[in-house]
Amino acid sequence: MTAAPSPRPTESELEILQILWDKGNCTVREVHEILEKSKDAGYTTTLKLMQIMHEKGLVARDTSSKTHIYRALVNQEKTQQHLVNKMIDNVFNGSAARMVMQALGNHKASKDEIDSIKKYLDELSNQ
Amino acid sequence: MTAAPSPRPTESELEILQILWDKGNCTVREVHEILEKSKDAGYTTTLKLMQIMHEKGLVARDTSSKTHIYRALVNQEKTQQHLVNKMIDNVFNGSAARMVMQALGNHKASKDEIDSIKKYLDELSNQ
DNA sequence: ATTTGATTACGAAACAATTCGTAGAAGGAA
DNA sequence: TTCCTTCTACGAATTGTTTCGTAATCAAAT
Repeated sequence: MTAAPSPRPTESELEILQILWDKGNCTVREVHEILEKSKDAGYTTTLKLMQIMHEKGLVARDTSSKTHIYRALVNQEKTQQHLVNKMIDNVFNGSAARMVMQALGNHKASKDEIDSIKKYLDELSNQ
Repeated sequence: MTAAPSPRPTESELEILQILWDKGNCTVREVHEILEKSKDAGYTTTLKLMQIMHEKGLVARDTSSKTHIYRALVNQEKTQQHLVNKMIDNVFNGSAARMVMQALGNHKASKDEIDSIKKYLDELSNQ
């Protein structure tokens, strides 16, 4: 039994994972074209990153044809969980509540979102 | 007019900022002794980090006596805000609500905390 | 005055993340 | 086949972060 890959992607790796989580299977070029919209980097940079991610076990790839196809190997929710917990410890001294309030207090969340969070909290309380 | 220091502390710098935010004024030794409890690094490492933070404008220091006294220059809430927003974008595709639910869904928050969040959300909605 | 202990300053090593140039392989078009 | 484009592989440069050894300075104690 091999250990599960520990979800510690770097920032650049995270950008790529976002795309893979969203799209499923992707070629390097597909990922790169999306990345280019928000970022300014060369194609071989994206390629190299994805190759490193493969070495680390963050992604799998199908090399049966010339153009390789990549997909995420790490779980989106687990990765998010891990990063959020780290931030709660690192930045908010372990207080999830303080982080939540900070996150919501800055008009990032719409009224609809706030309502859905309230509903969610009610369900949490009733358990 | 000089630009405000942009709040982009590294992880190690954040550990030190936490202490400074909590304690106010500190010597390197004080910071180091607290750091040692959770981390394993030499005194000169802590010193060097704090010197770099000074160069970056993250902290101020009083050098009038031999033992320098440091204090945080960046604002705690602004820094938290900045990091949380970055995480929302980077990790949760811009959805604050998804991050909040992820943060609360994993037993990090106690019942009391959840209640206080609900109260907070009610205030937000009533504006 | 000398020693001792604590402090800062400095530089360099070790490591990690990011970027990209270049070369070579593969495949399709002419 | 030859040419052109696209792709992967590889290695190296660059930059940023973390770590710590060593030397110099200072002050207090002897």
